[in-house]
Amino acid sequence: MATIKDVARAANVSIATVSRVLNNKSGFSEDTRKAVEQAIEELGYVPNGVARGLISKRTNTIGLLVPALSSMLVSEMVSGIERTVHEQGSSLIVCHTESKGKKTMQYLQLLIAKQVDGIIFTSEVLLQEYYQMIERSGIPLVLLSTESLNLPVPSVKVNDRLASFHATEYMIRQGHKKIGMISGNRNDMIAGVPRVEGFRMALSSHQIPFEESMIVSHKGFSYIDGAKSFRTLMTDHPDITAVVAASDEMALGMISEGYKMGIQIPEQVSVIGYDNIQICNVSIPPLTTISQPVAKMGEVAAKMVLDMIHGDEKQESVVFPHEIIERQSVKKMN
Amino acid sequence: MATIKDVARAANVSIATVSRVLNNKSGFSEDTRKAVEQAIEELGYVPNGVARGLISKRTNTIGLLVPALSSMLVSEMVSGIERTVHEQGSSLIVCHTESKGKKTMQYLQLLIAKQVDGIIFTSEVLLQEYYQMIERSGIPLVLLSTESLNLPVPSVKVNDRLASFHATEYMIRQGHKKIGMISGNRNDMIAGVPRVEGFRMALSSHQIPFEESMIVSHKGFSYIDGAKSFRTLMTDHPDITAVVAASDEMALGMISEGYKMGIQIPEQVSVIGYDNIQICNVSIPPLTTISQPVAKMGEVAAKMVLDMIHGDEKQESVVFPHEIIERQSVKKMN
DNA sequence: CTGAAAGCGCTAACAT
DNA sequence: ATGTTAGCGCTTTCAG
Repeated sequence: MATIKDVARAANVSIATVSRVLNNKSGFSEDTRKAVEQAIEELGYVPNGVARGLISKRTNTIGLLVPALSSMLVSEMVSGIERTVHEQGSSLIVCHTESKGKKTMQYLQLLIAKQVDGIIFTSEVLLQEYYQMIERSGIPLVLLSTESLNLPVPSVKVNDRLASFHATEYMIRQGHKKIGMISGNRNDMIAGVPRVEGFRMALSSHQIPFEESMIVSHKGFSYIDGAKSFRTLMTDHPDITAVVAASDEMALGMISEGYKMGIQIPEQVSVIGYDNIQICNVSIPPLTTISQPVAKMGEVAAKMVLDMIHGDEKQESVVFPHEIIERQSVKKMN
Repeated sequence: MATIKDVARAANVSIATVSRVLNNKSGFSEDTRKAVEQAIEELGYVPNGVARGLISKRTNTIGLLVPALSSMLVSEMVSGIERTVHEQGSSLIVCHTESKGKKTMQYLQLLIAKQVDGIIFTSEVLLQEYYQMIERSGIPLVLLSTESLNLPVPSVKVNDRLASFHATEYMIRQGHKKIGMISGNRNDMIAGVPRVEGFRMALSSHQIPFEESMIVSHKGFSYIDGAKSFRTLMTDHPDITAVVAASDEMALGMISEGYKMGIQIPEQVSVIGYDNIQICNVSIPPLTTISQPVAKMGEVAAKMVLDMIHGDEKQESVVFPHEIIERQSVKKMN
């Protein structure tokens, strides 16, 4: 692979001059520019970004940590981030933190070693341990779809508790009184706890009686979790007419399971999802859901790290508004 | 951020010695090791991979070029690649080539500048222009879900034409005689042309009459393309009893559109998809489809580049076997 | 067992 | 307008 030296030799100039035309710094005649550009062309020379990075302390790379949650949701989020990052001339290293144990620390170490300019940390609790490591490296950090109550890290997210509250209230407004929830992982501090809380608060603020067993949880937020949870829920509470699901995938799994159980949706049981992933439009029935503008959020998070990298250290956290997208999975009871 | 110098100073040794214990090269006493390790610990030192890369000519990074085709399919493929790459101690830079024009050349330039150790090129035709650029850089290249007839580049893929042939034959074996195809983008040399060819060959080898208008194509392979194509197809050929779809997403779109049009699937019209994305299991009805083991293919492609990087320049192309996954979207007619 | 010094490819003063 | 030189943080001879 050709280096700057080769170009310099071919163009009969010094490497400094080559560097100058490369970076468009002033200080060379039109003739030398041509000579250099021709040499570059002929040699197929591409500047070595690694060498540049060593000097400039910029790699034009940002690191992304995402759990392997719901593949569809994540992929929309990632695409928003990736697009934005590329538009700004950087690239993205994606790290899926599958088993949420040591893996994350390893990836952090990797990203720091790679000298990424910024890190976006998604959908998981930012442990003290993680924060210290990043803090120490001095790499700008943004939280996406998660937040830290005690650490000074800017975040981009929606208000999950409020969204879940609204979803439940929506069911109530449609006249439903027997409402269950399939809640994903209830111990998940990000997508679990707040959504369950919002659900309970909506019921109690409307004085709707409620039993603990009307919230069914499972390991995750996937189709299969939704399907299983729904079966459990309907076995224990066959009189339920509406279900609040903690994710669209769960809602879809529930619809599928309902189909197998001979339960018509929404005729017999209504359901509202969470996330507004693309497929909601074309599911049968189309899914009413809480819209979380993930692609947009990814974009904003990316812009935030980029801004921090460019010197705007202080970024305000932003809470995105959620929205109820009415489609056809909820039956009006009144 | 601490450098090797800081560590050396703190441990009262030279940077050469620090480097030695870092890389576990022999030539230091147990005492110095301890001193160095303690200094590293205290300073939170992480070796600078950029500086290392400059010397070693290895960045432990591989670049991936994927079109923003079908998000679900791609995400499964990417996850297979990413897992494998990480297992081998490298990381992945993902580049989605949206508008298939200049963008690809830009990304190539980017990846070369970043000195990636290898490149995986996915699902698109490898233009001469691309090849030359990569060839010149000397970076190992593997093709995934695509191939080059004239260029010496190893590839990982299934036989699309044969798979489509089998899908169509499967419909015929179930007793269908009026079979249409919704073909995605017919000009796509990778996922378009071969699948249409396989379809035609199956029909003609079973002497089933066929009209050009029974193949409906659109821009892409998405839900919406499937929905639109199906509507066109049924308008022109209301007597069709089976449809071969060029992707699962299209098949799903078709099912959805059928629902709106009052066409029961599979009672009135059967459908077979292509790709076996996760959602096929839980669609209504569950989708019979051609399984293309994308995650596995991604894994193998990743292993291939990694092997090439480690010196095994000559890699054999591999054709993965496809498989028909029988679910419930095809009705038996005989 | 350990240190000094060269150099990876490039940029940025500093000279001329 | 152009060349020379000193590093960026690290690995790797080569001395000792």
